[in-house]
Amino acid sequence: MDELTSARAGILKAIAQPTRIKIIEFLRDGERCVCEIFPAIEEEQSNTSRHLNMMQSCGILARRKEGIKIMYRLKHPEVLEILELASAILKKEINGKHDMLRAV
Amino acid sequence: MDELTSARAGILKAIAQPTRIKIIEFLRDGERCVCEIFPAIEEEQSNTSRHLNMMQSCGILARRKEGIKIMYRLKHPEVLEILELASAILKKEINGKHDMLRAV
DNA sequence: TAGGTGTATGAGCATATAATCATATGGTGG
DNA sequence: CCACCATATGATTATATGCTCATACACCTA
Repeated sequence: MDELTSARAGILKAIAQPTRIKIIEFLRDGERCVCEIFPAIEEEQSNTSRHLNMMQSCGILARRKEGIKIMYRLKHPEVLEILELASAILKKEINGKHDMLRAV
Repeated sequence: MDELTSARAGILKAIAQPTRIKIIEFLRDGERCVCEIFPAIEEEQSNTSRHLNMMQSCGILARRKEGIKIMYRLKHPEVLEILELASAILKKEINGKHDMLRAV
């Protein structure tokens, strides 16, 4: 069962990085090719490619050839849900700190 | 808005690690002290303490003193939901691979 | 106050990660 | 076939991470 724990950590690790979150958010509205993605998120082509590759081998992105271009898309809507939940936690945390400040 | 992206990555990174996932799962049923946690997850006290500390400063765990002991507990149920979603993705991925194998 | 129990932390090490630059590969149109 | 565009990858560097051992610190109690 420890294998499962590592696998879950792997999925989450594939999401838990700013550049990759930017990619995921950009792919929210659908399939895009690398040449659209890297300018949109303002990262180098090379770096973007690595992150895309990494997410594809982790199974959270799907890849498809379209002539000369490679199209990537989100494979599981759950990934977006995870990001929403992270935002919800963050929001609660920030409100909490805000309340503390107000109480001073 | 980039600040927010890093913050979200931070929350997810605090979850995306096997030892920390084991801790979170153990705390699922409620508050526990360090001396209960580290034997349960079979990690060193020292290492466990670091992970607990890390999750506490990220805001996903709460800490409380109970005499000589320090009690930790989950602060946001969303953390458990995130783990569920990661499992769901994993499940779908494994099924997908299984289908591929069957098709060979 | 001394000793014991529970927790945190400093130092060191091995490994992982992210980014960059340069270059390689692969498909396409002239 | 060649030049070109899109993508991937090798090599390198800087930094982060996770773990361990040893030790410090805090609190309780005899």
